[in-house]
Amino acid sequence: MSKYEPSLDLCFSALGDPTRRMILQRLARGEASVSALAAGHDMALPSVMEHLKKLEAANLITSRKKGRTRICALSPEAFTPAQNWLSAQSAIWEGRLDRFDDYITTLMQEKET
Amino acid sequence: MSKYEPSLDLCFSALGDPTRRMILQRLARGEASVSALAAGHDMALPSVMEHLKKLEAANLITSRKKGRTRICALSPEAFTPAQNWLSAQSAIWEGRLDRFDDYITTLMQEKET
DNA sequence: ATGTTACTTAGGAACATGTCTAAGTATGAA
DNA sequence: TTCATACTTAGACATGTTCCTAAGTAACAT
Repeated sequence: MSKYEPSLDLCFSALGDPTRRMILQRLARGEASVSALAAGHDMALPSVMEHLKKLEAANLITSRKKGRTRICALSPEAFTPAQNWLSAQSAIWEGRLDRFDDYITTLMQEKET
Repeated sequence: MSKYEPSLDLCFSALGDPTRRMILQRLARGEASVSALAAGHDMALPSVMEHLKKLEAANLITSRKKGRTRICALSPEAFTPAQNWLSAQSAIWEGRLDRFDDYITTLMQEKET
């Protein structure tokens, strides 16, 4: 069974902030500079930088310096670990329902005999 | 395009803590009492309660009182909003790649003529 | 060489989070 | 009724988070 993955802490926590989700949404459409990302976020630039730092720490984005501007990009495989964790739990849950169905079936068969 | 959903703040933030993920993992296998959930978490009961409170606030679990014990259960549809958000972003990203492919194709065609 | 642009760093205020201990309250058992 | 169990509430405390302003630094543009 899935053991403790610290990377998921960073990933899910990063996703827990609306500003950061908006940034990711923007980056899903393509690369953008820090100031492009900051535009429309009624927030000081250093605050946006903090969010970018968290997203990068969570491996959700990458960034590179091009001259004096920093270009940010979504990590292609960004969401996979989170999606995998979620579907693993769903799978366990489904399994549980199946076992419940089996149990009911067994009860009904026992009643018939 | 998906607007701001405060429920995702609670959901993803709740998922960002390892103790809470472990609790969810446990509940995916079936209901459990508070003390059953607390067992094996080297943590005082009130601390576990706090985690349960967050999970319930995020609609990831439900709980009911049975005598003096509280039974917690995973919400069946627990992960859907989070999964939907993640796949929506992936979809946008895939779309972007398609458009990039189109762009490259266009460049190559232009070069041929 | 100088000014402007685009970040970056530093430091701090306000509030949220994760944990604890100690002291309840409600139920069940004897 | 009295004791044990299973939470529950209250309060404290250290840390973490999210924002800010002010003061850098590096790369262009002129």
